[in-house]
Amino acid sequence: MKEKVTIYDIAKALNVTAATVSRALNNNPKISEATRTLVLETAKKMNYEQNKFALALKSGKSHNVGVVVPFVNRNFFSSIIRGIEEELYPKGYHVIICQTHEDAKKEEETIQNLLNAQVDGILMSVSKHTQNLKHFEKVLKKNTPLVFFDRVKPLKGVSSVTIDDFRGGYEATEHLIKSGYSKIAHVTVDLSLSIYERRFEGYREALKDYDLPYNENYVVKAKSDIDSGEEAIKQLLKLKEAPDAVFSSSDFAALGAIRQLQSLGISVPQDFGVVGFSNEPFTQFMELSMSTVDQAPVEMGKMSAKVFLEQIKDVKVKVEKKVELSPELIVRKSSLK
Amino acid sequence: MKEKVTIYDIAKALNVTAATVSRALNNNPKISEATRTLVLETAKKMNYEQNKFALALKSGKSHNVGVVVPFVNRNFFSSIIRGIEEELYPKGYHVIICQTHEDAKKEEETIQNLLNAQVDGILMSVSKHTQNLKHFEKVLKKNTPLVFFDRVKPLKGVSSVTIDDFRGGYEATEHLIKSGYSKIAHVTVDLSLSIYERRFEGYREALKDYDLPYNENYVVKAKSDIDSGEEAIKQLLKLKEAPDAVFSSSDFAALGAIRQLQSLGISVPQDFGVVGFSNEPFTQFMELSMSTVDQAPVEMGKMSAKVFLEQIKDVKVKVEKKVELSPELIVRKSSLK
DNA sequence: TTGTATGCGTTATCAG
DNA sequence: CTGATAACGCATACAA
Repeated sequence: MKEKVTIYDIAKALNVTAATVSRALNNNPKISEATRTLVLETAKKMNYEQNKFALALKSGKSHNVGVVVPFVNRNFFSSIIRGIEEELYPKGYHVIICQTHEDAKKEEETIQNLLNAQVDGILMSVSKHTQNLKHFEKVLKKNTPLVFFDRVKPLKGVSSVTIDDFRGGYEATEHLIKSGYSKIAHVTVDLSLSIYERRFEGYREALKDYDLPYNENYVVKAKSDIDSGEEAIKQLLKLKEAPDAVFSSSDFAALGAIRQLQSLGISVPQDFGVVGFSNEPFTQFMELSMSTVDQAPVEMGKMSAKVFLEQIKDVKVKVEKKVELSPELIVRKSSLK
Repeated sequence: MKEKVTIYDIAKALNVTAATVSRALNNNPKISEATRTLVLETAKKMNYEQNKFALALKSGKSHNVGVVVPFVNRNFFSSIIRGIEEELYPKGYHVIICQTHEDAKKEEETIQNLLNAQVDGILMSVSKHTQNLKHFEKVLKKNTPLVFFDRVKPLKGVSSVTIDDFRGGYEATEHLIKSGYSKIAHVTVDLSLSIYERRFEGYREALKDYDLPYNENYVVKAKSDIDSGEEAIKQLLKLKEAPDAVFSSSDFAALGAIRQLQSLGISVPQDFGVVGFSNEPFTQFMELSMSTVDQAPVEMGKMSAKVFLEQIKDVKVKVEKKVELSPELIVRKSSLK
């Protein structure tokens, strides 16, 4: 049994040259139907498999795309990856996964690495701490398609896929207002990331549209975890005029808020409404299920992949496509009096 | 600016041959320290990057490993992937992700694809519906290291990393017994997968060791989802002598069970104890937090990667390593009277 | 220590 | 329509 069968082997078997075999295999028009079928048959018979490296070496295309996220085992990101994979796999692309651990240094290193591995494109969500954008310029200089999803940096020539975070924030807040809450606070995460900034803006706009006063003290910065949400709610309840609802840019912080409220005997949703953001799986599994905003991550992944595929079609034409998907407010128990 | 700088470019700049440059870059001993440093310097200066494809074509090694799982956006699997990635990335390997959607056909296709892409190894958890094992033999015949994690098939020459599911089942059941429950049922998932089979065996062994009768009617087959868990508990409660506790091989089914019990006015854990399996994130976020068995997925991923790395060291020596990690029983509210 | 020559498997160009 | 040959970028056996 041969270790590897190449086009030479099959050429030899057929008394033709490797070039002919290659042509037959690639549906090159300059070949007779007879030899084509003959080649195809014997190729199958001999278990021929194309060597991707030779092809890649020749063409410069690897048919690999790099996907860079902070962590793969976060539902939001793994769902995006799922979407990307499902879209790209049928087109013959493989998805190479890298994690940054929210570390800007590691992000740079990873990008360099992916470039080095000659991926055909990079799809990514930037790390929370990324300030310097030099490594992205390297990508662009190399003409490697770059697509940002969700966490975006402003960069010429880079396409992006996001959800309308403004609308998400607006609708979440509006929903609380319509549910009868009137003193609505906001727990934000990291305003240096535009996603959180825009959710905050949506919150303010909704207040304005419904003639509710905007109160600076009602806006608290937290981290995206339970403890931080507990802290935030404590701080809010200390205010002279405490709020009666909160829109949190993070589901985890919202969970912390609910727990803290309940432990203080404040009942949700009767006395206090809560809406989170992200539609993390746990939000629907809680007994007091949590209202939240769904970001359609699988869809976002698929769309990112599609944008990449478009971009790769005409490498000459530099498209800078900005796709904005719609968020979906999901009303559950935590915000219905 | 040059598009791509090769060892030829840097050779020309230094008036040496490409071979010399190659040697310098690869720390080949047969070269003078002087030229080596010179080459290294100018290489850096010229922004030289090794072409992986040329290397791969020459060596036959891609420095890519394929990871195949049913779905990437399931916490258990994405956590394993995280572990694999963290272990392999520093060694210069990239992780290529593929999903089977629990489809045996797609699994075969994926394996073939990965083989075709000449990955240096395949790490995977088999699909629920995989019966035919021919595609794995192809992998072995090609001498590509194959490592199974969690969901394993019996196959000569294949290493595997699992947790001690027997012990997990045993300890979960034992814990229920010690908590004062005596009529303990079991919700299983798919006994054709050895992981579920072994959890079931652990359950029976625990009953035996504590002199509790084994009752066939107490064992119900369900799917790994909430609805199915609800159905299972309904069935169990119809029995003449209904159980007072259940060990479920699935967290999701366990959640369904708890919901059903609560909606029937049976209070958990006072009247009925529940232990799940997997330590899905939601189990700790529920108000009535759920006892479960942690499978240490990140650790499992890391271990799988390590086994692969060992295997790749001596490709001549065919090791068949079976690593079994310890599960950890996590006691929460749902099983403490 | 360095240079020369060759092969890895394909595809593309140019003749025939 | 098909054959011969070069080229992709690198590593290595062999020669010097």
